[in-house]
Amino acid sequence: MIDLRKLREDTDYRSGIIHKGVDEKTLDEVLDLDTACRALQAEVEQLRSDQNRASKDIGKASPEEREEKINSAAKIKAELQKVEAKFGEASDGLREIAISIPNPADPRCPTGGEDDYEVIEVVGEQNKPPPMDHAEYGEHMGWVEKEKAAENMGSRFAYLTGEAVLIEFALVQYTLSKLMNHGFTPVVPPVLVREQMMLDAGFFPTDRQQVYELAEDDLYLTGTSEVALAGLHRGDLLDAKNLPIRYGGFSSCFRREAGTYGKDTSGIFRVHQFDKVEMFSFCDPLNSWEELENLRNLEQEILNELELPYRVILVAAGDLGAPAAMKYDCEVWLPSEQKYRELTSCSNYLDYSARRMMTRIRGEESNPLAHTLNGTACAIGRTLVFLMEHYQQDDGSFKVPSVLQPFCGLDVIAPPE
RNA sequence: GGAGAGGUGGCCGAGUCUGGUUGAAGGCGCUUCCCUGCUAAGGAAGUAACGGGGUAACCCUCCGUUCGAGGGUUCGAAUCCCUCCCUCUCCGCCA
Repeated sequence: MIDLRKLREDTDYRSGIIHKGVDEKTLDEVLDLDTACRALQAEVEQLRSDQNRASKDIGKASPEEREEKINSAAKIKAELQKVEAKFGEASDGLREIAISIPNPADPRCPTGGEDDYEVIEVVGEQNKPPPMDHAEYGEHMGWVEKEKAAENMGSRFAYLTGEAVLIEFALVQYTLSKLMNHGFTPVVPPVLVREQMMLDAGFFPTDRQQVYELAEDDLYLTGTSEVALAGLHRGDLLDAKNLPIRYGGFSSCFRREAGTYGKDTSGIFRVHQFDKVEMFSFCDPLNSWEELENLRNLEQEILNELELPYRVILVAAGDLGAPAAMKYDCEVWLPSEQKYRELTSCSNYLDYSARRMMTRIRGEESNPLAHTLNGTACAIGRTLVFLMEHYQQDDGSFKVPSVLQPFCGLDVIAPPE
């Protein structure tokens, strides 16, 4: 949720929203509604004040005066109800538009859309395609079973089998232990949340079509543990000395992938269900940009240790999604496609999500909203895709990345007979 | 799933039957001050959040809202009615 007051008073805030591609007319419409709302609010409050006074007076009145006083108070009430109805309508209208307005983009974000990113850093070589692409290799190793999955669950589902499962758990262990060393508390969060949680975390209404809904129970399957992690401090007044509070969430993630028909259909690059270790940080507003760099460094450290070639890009304003003010993507080189493909990302939401959740920090004179940030530590399924291309050997065997060896007790895996 | 109990300020806890200066007793905690060689004990005062307006601005001031959430009754609701959410106890079921 954006800050309406800032939208009214701060021109940079306004231009940050326009930077994201929102029509100026929409903003003016919001401001007009806001002005009308506040006028009505003043009117309502004045009448309520009159009513309160009149009621208190009745309490003290003698039995003889009572009836007359009640009659005059009833008149105030009738008037109040009329104005209240108008106010309610106006503020509902305002909320509906305001909630769909994205968080302003930071001025450092490049202008434009998906293709207008800025490359920040490039690490490693753009190597040649391996003998098999990840989809073929997954089949070759007996690690990915998609046919049966298609029969049982439909397209974009897969069974992960054999050593791939051990590597998955090694990745989880490796990432979680790294995160714990950096002050993150590990969490296994619920993956089903209420609608309100989706709204508060900043995913609804914008990404509604991307999530699975359990209509019967009014619950939604989360596409990332970020949603549930955000809720860990809903309504809390945090102590500044405990900040930042960092969580490392492990969970399965569910995405409908609506609108991606025909994209990335082979292998497990893009599936409806995958596991992920996610970083989440509740942060003092003064340090949130520093914390974003911290998250990015961790992501890069993991890629460096897995010895994957990648680049870091600064995502353009129009491609940020509603809640992020700034976002880095780490894109790993996918040799079979001769392209960089997104593996991890991290973003600073500033107070956008905290405002809806009312997560604040106890201060001397006021209690400012916290800032929230999140980043991918390890998207396991997709990491497997990159490992399968970068670590397959000429003889068809798989060399386990050295940082993972202690976590799975394997070094070289031969293909099945 | 069946039966019951309950959700009040940072925390504990009155008030709900019998609606009216109750934003809410009391206690704990916390802050400031006094006392004290230091600490403890003791004494005094203060101590909710959010929103809107006033003000050059505010630690200033006015108003409103909030006793799990949302509706209703009433001139007036923490108190009465309805719906929902959550917690606890007992029974049943279960990884």
